[in-house]
Amino acid sequence: MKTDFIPIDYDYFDWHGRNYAKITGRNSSGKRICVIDTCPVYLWAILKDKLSKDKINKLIKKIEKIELDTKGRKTRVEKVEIHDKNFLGKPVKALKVFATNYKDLHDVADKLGLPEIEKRRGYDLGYITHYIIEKKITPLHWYEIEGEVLNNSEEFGGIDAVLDVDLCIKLDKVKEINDKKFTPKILAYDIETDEIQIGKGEILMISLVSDGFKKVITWKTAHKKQDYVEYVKDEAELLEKFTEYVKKVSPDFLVGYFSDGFDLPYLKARAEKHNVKLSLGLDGSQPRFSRGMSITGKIKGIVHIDLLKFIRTAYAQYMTSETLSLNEVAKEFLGDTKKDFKLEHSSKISGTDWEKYYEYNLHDSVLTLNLFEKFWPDLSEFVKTTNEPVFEISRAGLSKYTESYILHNLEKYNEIPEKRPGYEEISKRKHSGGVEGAFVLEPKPGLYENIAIFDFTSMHTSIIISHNISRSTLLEKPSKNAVSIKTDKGTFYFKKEKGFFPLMLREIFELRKKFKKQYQKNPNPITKARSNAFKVLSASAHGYIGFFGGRYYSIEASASILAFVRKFNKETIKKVEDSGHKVIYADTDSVALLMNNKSESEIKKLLTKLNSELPGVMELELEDFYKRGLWVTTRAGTTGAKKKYALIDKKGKTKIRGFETVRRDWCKLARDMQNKVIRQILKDGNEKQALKYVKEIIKELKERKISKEDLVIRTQLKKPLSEYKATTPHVIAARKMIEKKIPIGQGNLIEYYVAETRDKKKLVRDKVKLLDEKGEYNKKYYLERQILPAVENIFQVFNINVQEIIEGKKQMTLGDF
DNA sequence: ATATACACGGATCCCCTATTTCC
DNA sequence: GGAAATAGGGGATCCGTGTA
Repeated sequence: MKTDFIPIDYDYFDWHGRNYAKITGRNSSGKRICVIDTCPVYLWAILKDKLSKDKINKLIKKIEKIELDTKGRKTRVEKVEIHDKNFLGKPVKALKVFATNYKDLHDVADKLGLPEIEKRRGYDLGYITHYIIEKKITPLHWYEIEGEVLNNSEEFGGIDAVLDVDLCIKLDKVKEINDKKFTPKILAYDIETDEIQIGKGEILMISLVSDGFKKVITWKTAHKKQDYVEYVKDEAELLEKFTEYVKKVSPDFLVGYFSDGFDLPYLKARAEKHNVKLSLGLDGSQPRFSRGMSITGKIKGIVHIDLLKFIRTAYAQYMTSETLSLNEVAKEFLGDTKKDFKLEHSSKISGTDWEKYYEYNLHDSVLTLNLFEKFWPDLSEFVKTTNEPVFEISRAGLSKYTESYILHNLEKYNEIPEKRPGYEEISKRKHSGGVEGAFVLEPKPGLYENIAIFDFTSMHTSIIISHNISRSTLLEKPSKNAVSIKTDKGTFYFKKEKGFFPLMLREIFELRKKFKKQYQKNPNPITKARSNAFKVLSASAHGYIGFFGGRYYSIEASASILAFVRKFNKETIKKVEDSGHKVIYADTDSVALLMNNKSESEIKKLLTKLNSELPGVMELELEDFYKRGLWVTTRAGTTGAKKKYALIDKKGKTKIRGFETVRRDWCKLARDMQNKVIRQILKDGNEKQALKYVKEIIKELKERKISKEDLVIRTQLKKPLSEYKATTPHVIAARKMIEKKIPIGQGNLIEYYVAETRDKKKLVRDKVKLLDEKGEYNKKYYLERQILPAVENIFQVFNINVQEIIEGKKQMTLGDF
C-alpha cells in the first residue's frame, strides 16, 4: 500500500519490549491514517581522552554484555559502535550504545558509570523526539509512505482493530514530498456550568462548532426551538452525546479556550461521577491529564489544543489586549466579541433567557474556532520550524522552541546532545545570581523637535553570531587569539573557531531575513507566520542561554552578550555625539538623537558610516524620524525618567511608551486624560490647551460627574491569595470577592474603586470597594493619586506646577499649618 | 521550573522619633 | 511625672506592569 501522508499526532507504545511510534495523520483525500514504525534506540558514552584501542575494545565487549531487568521488563545492550563525534564543539570518541527500550536507557546509563567513560548523553530526549530526529518523519510535512496495511492483524496485539482510523499502516518505506495544502479538521468546544470549581457543579450545556457543523447539547429546556440545540434527558446523556459527536466529526484538533484548565477536566470529572466513559481517543481511551503545575489534557489520536496557552507564549507580547480573555482576544484578532449575557446560576434562569444562554455558549465555540483558524498558520509554522509535534508546541514556552530547534539540528554539526539540567544543577544556576543587564541613558526631560532614532537589528542575536559566543565556544583560560570581553562576572574568552550554537543561530538569522523578504514580496498568513516563527526563534536565543532550565545554559555567555550590548550602545552614543548630534535617550539597542538642522539624507549618511564600523552581522538601522518627542522626570522629580517617553512622527502618529496611559493598573480616567494631554502637546506643542482640558476633568471629578466605570482600578492577582506578604488594595478586593463567593484565584484581574469613608482612614486598602458595592468615589484619592501623578511631570516640562494651579489645593496645604 | 535585565511608581511595612493620652 | 499609645516621617520592601 502506497499513499501520501501528513503526520499530525505522535504517540508510542511498547510491543514485545520494544518501542513503536504511532503517528496519526491524513492523506490528501482526507483519509485518517495511523502509521506504526520503529527506530533503533541508543545513548552516547563519551570516552575519556587517550584510551588505547585495546582498552576500548575490552570496554565494548563489557558493555555489550549489559542486561537489565528493571520494572518487570528485560532490556539488554544489543550493539555498540564507536564514532568520532563532537560534544560541545570538542571532538570526542564516543560509543553508540544500542538498547532495546528507550525507557530503560536511563538505567543503562547508570550501568555505564565506568572509569573509561567521561560522560553519558542522549538518553533524556523522550522517545518521540528521538524518533523524529532518527527517522526524520517530521510533523506537518508531506510524505509518500509505503507499507503493509494492518487489517484484523494479530500484530501489535490487534492494534488496528481498536483504532478508529481509515487505514493502519506498518511503515516500510518513506519519502519526503513537496509540501501541499493541508486543511485540518477542527472542532471547537465550550461548556457552561453552574460552579467554576472543577466538577463541583453540573454541566448545563456543551457547544460544538466545526466547518458546516454547529450544535449545542443541553438537558435544560427552552420554549422556542433553536435548530442547533439538541436536548437530552440528563447530564450523563449529555456527556455521551458529546463523545458521540466528537467521534462523528472526527477532528484532527479538538480546540478549547482555557480547556486544559477548565472544560476538559470538568468533563472528565462529571463523567467519572456519572460513571460514563468519555471515550474520545481514537483507541477509545479517555482523556489523560499531566500532573504538575499546569495541567494539560491529552486525547489519543486527536490533538487537544488549549488555544489560550499558545496565544500566551507566542502572541501575548505583541498584543494590545490587556487580558487574554476570550472576549478581548477575539476582539483584537477577529473584531468580534462574546454575546452579551449575564451569567447566573441556572436556577435563576428562566424561559427565553435559556435561548440566549445557548446562543452565548455557541458563540464562544464560534470564536474559538475562528481564532484557531487565525492562529493555525502560526502554530503550524512553529511546529515545522521546531520539528516537535503540535500538541507539545501549542503548550510550550519560548525555551522549548529554541531547544527543540537545537536538538533537531545537532546532526549537521555531528554533535552529541547535552543533557537536561537536574534539580541540583537548576538550583545552583538559580542561586548564581543575575548578570548585569543593558545600559539605559538617563534622558534630560523636555519637549524636543526633530528626532531620529537608530536601533540595532536583533542586537543580542547579532552579537552572539558576530562574536561567536556560546557555552561550547567559551574558553577556560585566557587566550590571545580569542574574543575577550569584560563582564561583571569576570573577563571571558571565546574561541575564534565558529561554534555550533552561533552557526545555528546564524542560519536562523539568515532564514529570518529570507522569510521576511518573502513575506514582504508575497504577504499572506503563511509567509507572515513563517517569518514570525523565525523572528521569535531568533529573538529568544539570548533569553534561552540565560534560562536556568536550558541544556545549553551559560551564565558566562549570557554575561558576555550583555557586556557587548552595553559596549555597543555606549560606543554608538559616543560616536553620534562626536558627529555633533545631541543624544537625548538610549535604551539597550536604541539611540535617540536630535537632527539639529540636518536633512534626513544627512542623518542616513551618518548611519551608513556607523554601520561601516560594526563587526560581523551587526547592523544599526533607522527606526524612524520623529517630529516631536517628550521626556519627563520621575515622580521624585530629581532625575529624567527612563523607559517613559512619547513621540509623534511626521504623519501625526504617536508612539507612547511606559507612561501611565499604557499601564492597565491605572484608572481609565487618568489614562485617557494623560493620553489626550500627551497627544495635544506632541501635535502642536500647545500645553496651554492641554492644561485647560485637565482643569475641566478636575472640575467634573469634583462635581462627581465622572462615571464610576472610568475610575475602576484593575490589578492582576499574580499569586495565590495566601502567599501575599503585603496586604495591598487588590488583595483586599480579592478577599471581598471570595467572601461574596465569587470564584477567583491566581491570574484573575481584580477590579475595585476607592470610595469615600466616614472615618478618617489612612490606608488606601481601607477604602477599597467592589464595583457593585454602594459608595461614592473618593475625590481626594482620584485627584491626588490618579489625576495629578498622571500629568504633573508632563506639565513640569513647561514649568507649570499643576498642583498649585488646582483650585483649593494650595489653600488646603497652607491651612494644614 | 518553563527566555533575560532594567525601570517606574504605588502601597504597605517597619523602624524611629515626637507628640498626645492616660493614670 | 512617667509610661503607654498614637501619629507621621522616611527608607526598605513588596507588588504589578511596563521597555528593551
